[in-house]
Amino acid sequence: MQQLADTLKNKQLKVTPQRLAIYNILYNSKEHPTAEIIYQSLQDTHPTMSLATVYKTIDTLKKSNLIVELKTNGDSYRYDADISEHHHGICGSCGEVFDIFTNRLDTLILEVQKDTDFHIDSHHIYFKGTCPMCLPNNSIQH
Amino acid sequence: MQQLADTLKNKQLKVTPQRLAIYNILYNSKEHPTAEIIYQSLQDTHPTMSLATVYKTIDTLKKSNLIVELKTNGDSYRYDADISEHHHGICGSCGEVFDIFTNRLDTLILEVQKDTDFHIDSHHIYFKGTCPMCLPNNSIQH
DNA sequence: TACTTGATGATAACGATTATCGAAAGAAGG
DNA sequence: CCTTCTTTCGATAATCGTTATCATCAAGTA
Repeated sequence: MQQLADTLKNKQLKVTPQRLAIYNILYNSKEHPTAEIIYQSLQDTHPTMSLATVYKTIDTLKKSNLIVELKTNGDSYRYDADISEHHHGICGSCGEVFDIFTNRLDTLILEVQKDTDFHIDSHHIYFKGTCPMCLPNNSIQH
Repeated sequence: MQQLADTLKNKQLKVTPQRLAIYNILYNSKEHPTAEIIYQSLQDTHPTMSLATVYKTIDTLKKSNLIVELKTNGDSYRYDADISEHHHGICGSCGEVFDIFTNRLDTLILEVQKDTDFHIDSHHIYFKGTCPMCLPNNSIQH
């Protein structure tokens, strides 16, 4: 928690209880929660937390590159405080979002640059399919 | 136009003027338009076209895999009737969405499968950066 | 203590998409 | 051509995630 506070400070951000709580949830979760889920998770410990604060804090963290916004299948954005190079798999069965770590794409992205006039700064890669938990149940693939 | 009508028929879809008009716009456009833009484009030739019809037709075409939905930067989805294997670049300067054709990723996706328990059916790859038109103006990259 | 600035909380506003439902248009069979 | 049946269309209301507004609060400073 102190480590997270330091990270915020290093980004010139005021360390408020709300920011720390939201960043902490994102940092210690593999669920890639939505703003609404973060809000719900904080009801116990921070009952006065406003949903607007969640959105504003997310925006702040996003602009400081402490979290990444994921455009997945659902109606809402999801967020990820793991900013290391990795990709995401979206399970068509349960809807969960999973981290996919691979180094096979890293150098190749540079290669793709050779095929286009577009100047590439970053990339967002989503895989759709079935997660390991749902695979046994869903033998039928769409 | 007749070709598009046949494509709709082959997908067991009724060929209505509205569907043909919307599919035609998507098919003959490289702009990856939003529903609203499609609606605006049709005001001249189909003044009675309803925005709801645009959305419903998009949904129909989507379910028949005749178009692909793109989650880009803006507030709205964009759509692409080019269903061949290609990717998209989103220009951070002008906001346009560009096609990026490359075959460098094709086999690699299969390789990625080896690194994860997630069963991959499809992938969506977005590149963010600066388009050729904006590059000269924007020497400063974010 | 007063002043300044930025963050928070409550809520209204916004905007893209979806749902609803009566009317219109096709398709199928006489 | 006429029914009948089904699907699609158009107009509009409803939904819902996100943003904007604004008064209040908290932290830092003189």
